[in-house]
Amino acid sequence: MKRVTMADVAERAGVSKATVSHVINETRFVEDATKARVREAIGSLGYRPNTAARSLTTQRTRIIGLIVSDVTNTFFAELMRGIEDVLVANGYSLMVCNTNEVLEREEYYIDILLRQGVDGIIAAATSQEWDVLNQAARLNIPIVMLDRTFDNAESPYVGVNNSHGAYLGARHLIERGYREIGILSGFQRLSTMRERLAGFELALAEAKLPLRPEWCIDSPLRIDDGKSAMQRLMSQAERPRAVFISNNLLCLGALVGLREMELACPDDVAIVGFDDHPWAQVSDPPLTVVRQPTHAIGETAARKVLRALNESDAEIPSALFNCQLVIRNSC
Amino acid sequence: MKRVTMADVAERAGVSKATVSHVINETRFVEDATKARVREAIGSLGYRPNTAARSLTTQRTRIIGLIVSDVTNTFFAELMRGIEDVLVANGYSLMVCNTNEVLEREEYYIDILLRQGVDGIIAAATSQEWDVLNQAARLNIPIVMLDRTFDNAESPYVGVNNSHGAYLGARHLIERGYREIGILSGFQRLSTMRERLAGFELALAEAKLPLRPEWCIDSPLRIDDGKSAMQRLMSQAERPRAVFISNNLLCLGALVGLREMELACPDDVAIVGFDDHPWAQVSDPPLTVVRQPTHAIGETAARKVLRALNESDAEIPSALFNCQLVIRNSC
DNA sequence: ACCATTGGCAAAATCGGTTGCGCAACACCT
DNA sequence: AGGTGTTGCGCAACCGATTTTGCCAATGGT
Repeated sequence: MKRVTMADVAERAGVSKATVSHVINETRFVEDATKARVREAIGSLGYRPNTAARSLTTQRTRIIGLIVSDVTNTFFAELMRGIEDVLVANGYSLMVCNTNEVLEREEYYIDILLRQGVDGIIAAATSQEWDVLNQAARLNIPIVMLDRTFDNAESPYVGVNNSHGAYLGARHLIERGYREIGILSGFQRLSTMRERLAGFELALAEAKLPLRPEWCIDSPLRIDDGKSAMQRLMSQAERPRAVFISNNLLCLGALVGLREMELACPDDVAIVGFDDHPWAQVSDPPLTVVRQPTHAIGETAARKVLRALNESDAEIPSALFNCQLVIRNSC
Repeated sequence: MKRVTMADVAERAGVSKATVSHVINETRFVEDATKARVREAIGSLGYRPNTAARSLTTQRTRIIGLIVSDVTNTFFAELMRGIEDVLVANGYSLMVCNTNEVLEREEYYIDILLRQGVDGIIAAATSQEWDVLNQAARLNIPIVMLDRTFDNAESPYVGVNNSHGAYLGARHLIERGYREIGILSGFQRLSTMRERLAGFELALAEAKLPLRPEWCIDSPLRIDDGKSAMQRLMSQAERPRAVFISNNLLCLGALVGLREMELACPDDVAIVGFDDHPWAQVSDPPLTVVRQPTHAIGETAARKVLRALNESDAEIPSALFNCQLVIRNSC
C-alpha cells in the first residue's frame, strides 16, 4: 500500500500542493468551496501528513525529549505523566530516555535526541557538568532542568524546595521526641540529595542535636543500596533511634533491610521518607513521608519548555514547589 | 548557531555529499585517506545527521511507538524498560503513549504515531477491535500486541499464560484450605482479565467449589476501583474468606479498602494478587502474588518488532511466558 | 599498444512537505 | 476605457539527507 502524499490530495482536489498545505495549516485564506474539496480529498484518500518532511522545512519536530533515570521509579513515572499530559494537549509528543544514572548513557541519549531534532529537552540530569547539556543549549534548544540542577546550570529548573522538605521531615522526628537521628542521604552527586542533607542538618542544628558522621550514610539510589545502607547503619554498636531517608527507593530498601534484621519500625527505629508512593499507605508500617507534587512539577516543566519555544526571547524563571509532610505510622 | 549540514562537511573535506553519506553509512567503498578526511571534518564541525532528512528518503525513522495504559503502573514501566533496553541496543528510539485505557486517546495516539512515521508499534491496546490498529497494519507497519490481545488480532502477541497464572494463584488458596473464595476480576473487556477469570474458575471447578456470582466483582483497574470493589465484596452478609485479585493496582486498592474497614489480612480475608511489585514484600501483610517476568516480556516484544522489520516476510510467532507463584504471608 | 574492466568519486534526482513570489481575474473608481 | 486594488491560488525553490547514474583515471589482459 503506497503512502498517500500531498500531491495525491492536490490532484484529486484539483488544486496545487500549496493550497492543500494552506488548508491543512490554515496559513492563508482559501475559498470555502476549495477548502471543502481539499478536505474531502484528504478524507477519502486517508491522507496523513508526513512529519519528517514537514520538520525538514519547518525545522521543528514537535517532539520533546525527556531524560530521567528510570521510569520504573514511580516518582519519575508521575513526572512523566504530568509532562505528557500538557504536551499532548499542545500537539507535542514525548521521547523518553532512561539513563539509570549512568553518564555515558545520558550523553548517548542527548546525542540521539539532538539528531532526532527535538524541539526541547526536559532533563533530570545525572551529569553535574553543564558540558553535556551545553551541546543542546548551543543549538538554541530550550532545556528545562527537572528535579535536579547544578551550580552553573543556565536553564530554568523545576523542582521542590528540598532542603525545606527535609527540614520538615527531620523536625517532625525531633518533635516526636527522637534525639538520636541518622540519615540515608543518598547520592551526594545530585543537588537534590545535597539539599536534603542540608535541610536535615539544619533541623538538627536548630534543636542542638549532633549529627554523628557514622549515622550519615551515602549510597546510590537503588532498592538494594537502601537495604545495605540501612543494615550498615543498624549494625553499629550505637545506633540511631530514628532515620530520615532521602529517597523513596532507598526507603523501600531500608524497610526490606530492617525486616531481614528482624528490627521493628517504629519500635526499634522510626523512619521518615522522602517521596510518597501509593504503596506507602499499606506498607508495614504505613510510612510518614515528605511528599512532592509530582504531577504538578511535570506539568510545570512541560509548560516551561513550551513557553520557551513560543516566546523565544522570554526569560523563563525557575519554579520551586513546596513539599508536604504526610503523617502516618512510621514514627 | 547555524546547524551543520552534510554539505558543510563535504566542503571541508573536499568531497561530495555522496561520499560523506557513504562514509557515514558504510554503503560503498571509500579510500582510507578520503574516509579519514571526512571523519575529521565531521568531528571538528560537530556534525550530526538530521534524522528528519534521512527518514524522508529512507522511509524509516528508527522510532518504535509504545502504547500502554499508564507507566505510573510499575508493571507497564517495567515492560517499557525491557523494550527500551533492546531498542536502544539496536539504535532505535521509543515514543511512549499513555492511553489511560481511554479509547479516543488510543486512536489519537495511533494517528500521531503514524504521522510520525514510526517503523513499528508495540501496543497494550485498550481497544478490542482490530479497526484501530488495522490502520497501521494496512500501512505495513509491524505491530506487536503486548500483555493483551483480542480474537481477530492479526499480529503476534507477547504476554503470559494468564489463565494458568490465575489457576496457580487460585489453587494455592485452595491448598491452603480456603473454601469460600471470591475474585476481583477487573476489566472484562481485556483479554488478560478474561483469561485470568477463566483460570480462576477452572481451579475452583477442579476442586468442586462453587463460584458465587456475587463474589465475582468486575471493575476498572485503578487503585480506587480496587478499594471500592473490595469493600463491596466484604460488606455482603456472607463474605468470602479469600480473594484472588487479578491486577496489582486493584490489589493495592483492596488493601487500602480492608484497612479502612478494619479487616485484617489474612485473618479476615486471605489474598493472592496478580503481578508482583517491589513494595509487595514490605506491605502489610507481605503479599502472595502471581509474578510475571515483565522485563523479559518487554525485551521479547521489542525483539519481535525488530525481527519483523528486518525480515519483512517472516511469520512472527506469538510468545507466552509462564507465571510464577511468589509465596509470602497474605494467605 | 589497445580495449575492457574496475575503482573511486561527483552530479543530480528524489523523498514530501512549506513558503516567498507573482500571476490572472475581477471589482472598483475616475 | 484605462488604471489601481484585491482576491484566490499556482509555481518553484528549498529543507538535508540518500541513492542512482555516470564519468574519469588507473589497471589488467591479450
